[in-house]
Amino acid sequence: MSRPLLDSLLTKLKAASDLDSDDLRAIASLPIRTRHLDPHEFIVKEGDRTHECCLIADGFAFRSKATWQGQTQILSLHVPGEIPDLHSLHLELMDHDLKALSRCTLGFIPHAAIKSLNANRPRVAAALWRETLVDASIFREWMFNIGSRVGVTRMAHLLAELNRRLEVIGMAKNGVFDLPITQVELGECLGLTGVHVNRVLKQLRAEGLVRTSRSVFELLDIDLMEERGEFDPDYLHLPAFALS
Amino acid sequence: MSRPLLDSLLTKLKAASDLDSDDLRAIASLPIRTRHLDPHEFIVKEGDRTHECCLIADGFAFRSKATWQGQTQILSLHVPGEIPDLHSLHLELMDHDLKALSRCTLGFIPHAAIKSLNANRPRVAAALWRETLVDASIFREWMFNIGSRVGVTRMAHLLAELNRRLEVIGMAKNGVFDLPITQVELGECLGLTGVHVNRVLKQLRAEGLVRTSRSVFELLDIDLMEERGEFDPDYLHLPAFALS
DNA sequence: CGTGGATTTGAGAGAAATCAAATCATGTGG
DNA sequence: CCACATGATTTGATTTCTCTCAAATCCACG
Repeated sequence: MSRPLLDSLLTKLKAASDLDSDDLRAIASLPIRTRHLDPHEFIVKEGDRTHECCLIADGFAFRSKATWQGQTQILSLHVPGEIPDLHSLHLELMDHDLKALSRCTLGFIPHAAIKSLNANRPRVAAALWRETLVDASIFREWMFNIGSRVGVTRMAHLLAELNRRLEVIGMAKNGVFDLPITQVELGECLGLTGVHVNRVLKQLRAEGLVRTSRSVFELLDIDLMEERGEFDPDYLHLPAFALS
Repeated sequence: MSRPLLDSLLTKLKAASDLDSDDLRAIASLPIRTRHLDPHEFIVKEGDRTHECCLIADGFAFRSKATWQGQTQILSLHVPGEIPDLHSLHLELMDHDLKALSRCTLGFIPHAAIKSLNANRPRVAAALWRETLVDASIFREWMFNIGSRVGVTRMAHLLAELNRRLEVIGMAKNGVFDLPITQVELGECLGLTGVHVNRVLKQLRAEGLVRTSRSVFELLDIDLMEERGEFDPDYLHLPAFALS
């Protein structure tokens, strides 16, 4: 009766919000349909009206929008334990795309099930609401990052953020994490071109802050990298125990 | 027993979510403390832990962050009927500043009152949750705007958005609205310098799209301005009747 | 009528984009 | 196991967009 699909979500919710064992049990018994996706497969498209939310059990996903000329902006990166389209519960229309970044395993949960859970268990509703608020906080920080920092700093900030977020779920250790993302995609996160991302990474490498090989990133001095990116983890709203 | 302070909020919630008259009555009887603020007065500071939310009854407010070097990014502009710090209900720590843009009238509502309302009335909770989701959607669009469009387009997009948002609350008519914001502040919204904002506005004026005088903006051709800014209102998630 | 904030304009510097080509994998099929 | 095709990374040269610095003008207000 264990449901590994939901484990990462349960751990996270329990750490951030106060839920009793009935609440947790109720979440754990939500109906879930599992699906495997290939890199860059669409999960949901802009303009869609969905009737379920997707929980990332394994792998990475991202949200994005494209300009009329086809330039794309990545709005967020999502890691296991997150529900990147939780907002669809209350917003009818998708205002952006959601795609798999890497090969990944997703659990789809019907809106109806979550809604009835919310109606009966205000604490669960509050915990899920909180997740969407953390999301929004990260959007704000990304906007801030893109709007007011130069390329090198921007990249340092992103790497520092990813390191922290992956660390709390055990997917980064000592500044080392594996994220299958191309330089062009990094550019789409940061409002930079792929070419410029390359130069910016070269700069950070030259400063001795990072090593990259294939899809693994190795922050050689986490504190320095965070400093370089003017990174302050407050906006991630991590539970106290997860802070250095 | 009429409470004009809450009218704009009630109108908005009723239009977007389905609430019965008991729900509306319950909201209408929330305890509120009224306060008047001068332009640029702080409402809440980054790092604060608050115990109430603020409803804008009159005037404008904005949220912002500043880099370590003092560059500031405006994250959002808020108009009457909005609750710019509703997120504080579930996120302990403010991760940004909230300030008055113009002289304004605010209603402060204790967290405790909203929380008990949410616990007893799931529909009200959902309606408020939805408000924070629309907020997040606007953050995404701003990030997109800043990250992937050039200055002129970016400005056109912002003007088109403000026109729509003000129109639905009756504060813009035929493309004309009064917003007491400086060019430097517009720049802080868009990730541009004040000087560049001036040039970009000059360009839009030259294209015959806008006239400005003092704090009033006059969009001379709304459709063309929206086109110029690649503006599509979907992300505002306005109720159907508010769409052109 | 003077003062200070906001807007406007100019000139030059800097950051990032664009265009183009070379190099470096990685994975496939012979 | 090598040859080749494909996609990603790297580098160079040039252009474009935006910033910075500076000064002038405009305007509301006391």
